[in-house]
This record gives sequence, C-alpha cells and structure tokens, in this order.
Amino acid sequence: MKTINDVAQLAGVSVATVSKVFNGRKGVSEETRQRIIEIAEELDYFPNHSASQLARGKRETIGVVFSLLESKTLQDEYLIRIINGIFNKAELLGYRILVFTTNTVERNNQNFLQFCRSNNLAGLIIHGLDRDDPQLEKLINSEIPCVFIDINISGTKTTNISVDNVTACIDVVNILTGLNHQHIAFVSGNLHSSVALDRLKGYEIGMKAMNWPLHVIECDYSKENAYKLSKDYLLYHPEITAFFCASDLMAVGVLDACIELGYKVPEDMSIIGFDNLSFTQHIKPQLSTVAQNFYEIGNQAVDLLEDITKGKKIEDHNYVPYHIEMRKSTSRNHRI
Amino acid sequence: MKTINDVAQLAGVSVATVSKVFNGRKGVSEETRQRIIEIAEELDYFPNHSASQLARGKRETIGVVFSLLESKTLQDEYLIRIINGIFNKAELLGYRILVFTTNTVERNNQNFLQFCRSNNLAGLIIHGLDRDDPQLEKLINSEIPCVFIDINISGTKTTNISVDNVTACIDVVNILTGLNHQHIAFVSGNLHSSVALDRLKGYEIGMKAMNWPLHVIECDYSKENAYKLSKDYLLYHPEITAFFCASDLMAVGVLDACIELGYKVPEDMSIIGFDNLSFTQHIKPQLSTVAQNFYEIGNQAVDLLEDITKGKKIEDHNYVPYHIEMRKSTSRNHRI
DNA sequence: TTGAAAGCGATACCAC
DNA sequence: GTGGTATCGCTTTCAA
Repeated sequence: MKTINDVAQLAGVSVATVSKVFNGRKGVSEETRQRIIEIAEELDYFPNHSASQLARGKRETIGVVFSLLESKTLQDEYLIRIINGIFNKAELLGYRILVFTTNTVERNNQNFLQFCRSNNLAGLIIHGLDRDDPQLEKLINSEIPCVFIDINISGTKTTNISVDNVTACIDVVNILTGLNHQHIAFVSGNLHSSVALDRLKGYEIGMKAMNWPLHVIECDYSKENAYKLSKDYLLYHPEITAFFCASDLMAVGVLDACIELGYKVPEDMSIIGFDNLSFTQHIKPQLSTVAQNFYEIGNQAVDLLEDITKGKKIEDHNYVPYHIEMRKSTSRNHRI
Repeated sequence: MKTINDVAQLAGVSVATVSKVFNGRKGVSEETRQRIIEIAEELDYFPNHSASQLARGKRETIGVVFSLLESKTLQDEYLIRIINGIFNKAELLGYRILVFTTNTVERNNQNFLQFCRSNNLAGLIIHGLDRDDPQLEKLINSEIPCVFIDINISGTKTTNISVDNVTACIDVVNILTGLNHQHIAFVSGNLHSSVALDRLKGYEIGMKAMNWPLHVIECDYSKENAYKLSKDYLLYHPEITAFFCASDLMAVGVLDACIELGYKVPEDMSIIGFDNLSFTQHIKPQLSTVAQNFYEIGNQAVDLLEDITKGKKIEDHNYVPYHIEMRKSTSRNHRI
C-alpha cells in the first residue's frame, strides 16, 4: 500500500508538493509535476480517500437509500433505471455513491442522521420509504439535504421528484375520451402512497370534467387482485369499455380477466397501464401505458441535491416528463 | 458536526474511553459507558467513518463494479436482484458497499487497482465486464481479492460464480427428450461471453449424447434477431419441434415467429427460455425457462470474497443452484 | 516554487 | 478503569 510519502520520497520532494499535483493546484513546476505523476504511476499510487476526505472535510459522497428487500416484484426493473440515472449524473458531478438499504441503517441501530454524519454525506436521495417512518421527522428537520423520489415530502433542505401523476392521469382519461370511451374504470394502487393517491385524483378530475361516472376499483398493485377485482366489477358493470390501471402489472391482471370473460382486447375492451415496464411490449396485445422516464428521475434527483447544497431556491415538487405510449391494447369504442 | 472530542468533553472522560465504548471494547465501567451513550445520543454523534477507517487501517468496504450503461434491456431486472443479494449479505457481514460503474473508473482515469487502493477496499465483485478488458490483467495479478459474476476468470485471489450453465442446458435437452422431442433447435446468445459459450456447449453435449442432430442458431440475445433467425430456420427445417433459447427475451422472439408461421405453442412447437425473468409469467403461453437464482449469486459472491480475504481455499468456479420451471410453452411432441 | 508543520477524527498501545 | 499520545494519509497555510 503506497502512500503519498512513498511518492514524495522517491520524487525527492515534499508530500505537500505531491498533494498539490494530485489536486490540480498550481504552484508546481511542470518538471516536478511530470516527475511526480510518473512516479505515482509506477508505484500504482492513488490518494487514500478516507484520508483526504478527513483532511479536506468536504463532502463529496451522496447517500442513496432504497428498501431493496421489498423488491420482490417487477418493480425491480425501474429501480435499476433510477439508480442508473443517479449514478451517471453523480459521476458527472464528481460525487461518489454510497448505497444503503433501510435495513442497513436499522441493523446498525443508526438513524439516517447519524448515517449521514458518520459518512460525511453531502446529502441523501431516498426512495421507497414509508411516509410515516419515524426516522423521517428528525431527518427533515436537520440540515441534511434530501431528495425524495415518489414520496411527497418537502422542507427547507428537502424536496421531491416524480412524474406529474395527476396530469398524466387526466391526459389518459382525455385520450380515452377521444376514443369514444366514457365508462372508464380505474384500478388503483395501494392508497397509502402519495403516488397512488395522485393517480386516482387525476382520474377523478379527468372524469368529472367530462361529467362521467366514476368507476373506482381499489386495488393494491398486485396482478392477482387486479384480476379478481376487475372481473367482479365487470360482471356488475357491463357498461365498462375501458380500464385504466395504475400499474402495468395490474393491467396484465385485468387483461386476463377480460379475456376470460370473453372480451376481445382491444376490440371490446381497452386497457391502459402505467410505468411502461419492458414486458408490456412482449405480451399480446402490446400494452398501452404511461411511460415514466426513470432514468431522468434519478438524474434530476442528483441535480436537485446539488441545488439544495448550493443554497439555490428549489421547488416543493419537481416533475419529470412522461409520455403516453399508445400500443395495441386500446382502440376506439364502438359499443355505444 | 459533533466529534468524539465533544462527547468526551461533555462526559468528562477522555476520547480513548469514548472510542472504547463505540467499539465495544471492554475496560469501561458500566456507569461511564451508559453516560457516554446517553450523551452521544443527545449530541447525535456517530463516529466519522473516514477517520476511523484511516486510524484502523482495516478494510471493510466492498467494491461492486457494474457496467450500468449497458442495461438498456430487460437485463435490468436481474441486475437488481444480484445487487440485492450482495447487499444483504454484505450487511450481515458488516461490510459497506461502494458501487462503481466501469465508466466511473475510466472517467477518473483510474484503474481498478487504484480504485481499490484509494478506497481501501477489501475486494471487488465484478459483473458485466468484457473478458478482454485491458484493465483486468493488472487486477488479477494484484493482491486484491476479486469475485467475478458470470465471467470465467480465476486466479490466486480471484474466482467466479454463476449457475452451472453447461449442466443446466444438458438438463433441458434431457427434459425435452423425455417429452419426445428430438429435433431441438438452440438459439444462442452472443458467443463472446463464457456464459453463452457454456450454454451452447451444454446443448451440444446433451444432443450428442442422444445422438441427435444439432440445430444451432447463432443469435445475440435480442428479441428481434431471435425472431428473424428462428423464422428463417423454421422455413428450411420444418422438422424442428422445439426451441431452446439462451435467454427469455429471445424466447419471446421465437414465440412470435412460431405463431406467425401458424404453429400453435405448445401443441405444435415447444419453447423454453433461460433466466426466468418475471415477464415470462405474464405472456401467453407462460414461458418454460431455466430459473437462475440471482439473489443467491450476489449473496454467495460476498461469501466468496470473504473466504478469499481470509485465505481460505476456494474453487476455481462456483456454482449456484438452478431449477427448470416448466410452464405452458412446452408439451409432449406428437408430430413424429 | 517548495516544504515544514498543524490539523482532520478516530484508534490503540501503554502507563497510571 | 481510565487517559495521554503517537499514528493513520492527506490537505492547507504560511514562511522560506
């Protein structure tokens, strides 16, 4: 394990000079600089991060918090895209990433605040936490910059980012309306999260604007329950011509139910999902869906964190664009 | 930012004593210990990781290397499972995780070796690297413990882990044989990786053992090409009754091709994939496939790393169990 | 342009 | 049981 001393000694200079070279400071002759670089290379030397972190005191690591254990479902897929977005931007901005799962923190009997301090973190990007997690309050009231993904929390040093779920859902209703649908059922996610709530809200606003009857099926993001509940609902409400589901997974469940009841999709029944997970392109018919740009969410989360750090003014909510991917599971309604 | 000094001062003891408490060392009276803990809590103090790392000199961080940028495809899904496995085990063993993408390292103009040294890493878990990456040689010849996932490299301080692709593929051939299939086509992945090669090898061994003709379709893991190539092949080889695909994604492509050519799956044509990505349960018919336990791969990778660190003897290759998930895309062949 | 030296926060040895 | 202190590897100020 080579240290700055080894390099200094071999180069016949002081450690201070070596340090300057590695930090791009000026005040070193080109000649010395070259020599030092050469020797460092030869020795396979690279500054010890802990030491420089300690000496510098500057924070250059971002903490990313996920509750990985939950990811038993297809959610897997979008998680990695968000992470990807975070990583690429973080690199660009020169941050390192330390990833934590909610249970890491617990296991160490450490709260988020302590976690940040002990790791000297610049801030936290948090996803998949319960809004009423007891740790949160302390964190939000602290000086630690935080960006929440898909969790509606904001404060002085805290903001959040997601797609504009409300608007997206209004859009979907309008599109279905344009396709002559009017009895549109909405299959909701678990209504504990702000995301699920917002999607429902968008549906309601859209429907009310058209003066159309609401058909809300309260579900829980699972394929199985979406299947069961939509099937039941359809039996009592044969007037339904379209289903709008708050997730792609539920949309598959609904699709199964429709087919089992003898409906042809999209001829007799239109279905549209939410998330644009890649499997939507592999099923038949290909599923229409609201496409979230997960990569972009992660990307911007890092930007936001930096903004907070630098004391820039930030919005309470930040939205990332979406688009509606119309594929083969939706068509014009001819049933009226 | 509270330090150990603040705690010591407030508690009226020396920093040495505080340090002992936080490291669970004995030699502190229960009374003092309690007082210190209380005060630390009050101050929201937690040891600075850089400082203790520096002082202790021990390595307790594992580096995880991924090439995230590649993940444009459904591979996304298994990546997160591997990561999940790594994380959970790492926590259990008391390691922190630092994640890096191949391009992080490049951007910093840092090689893996330097990366490890500068971060004082206990070792590296690497996935998705090209086997002929120029950086690798230096790394493998170094003293850094490395565990490769799905890359067939081993050495003194280096080993690798994956499912036993060869055996798994032999098994599949045998199962299809048991279903009376004999003209079984194999759709391969991009043959640059050891994984793809092994799967092909398994198929070949299995087929040769039965003395059956080989039908190898060299593909590239993409759905589109699997679709095209299998369709072509089928036109010239109507004797084929089953397709074995080296990935689920390709299996969907083949499925499309078969259906388009008027085959009924599984009645006229059996298809089996590889990976058991979750979408295989959403398509019709549900896809039979070889299920990899990605979580377990990540999990064991950490164990292996620790074994190497501790100087335990390790195998050149390490295999994780698989099982074959027979679903609706395969059935007995009646065509002979 | 260069270097001596004072930290950064924590650990661990050794003396009390 | 407790504490003084050298030490870890690096940064930074200030004087030469």
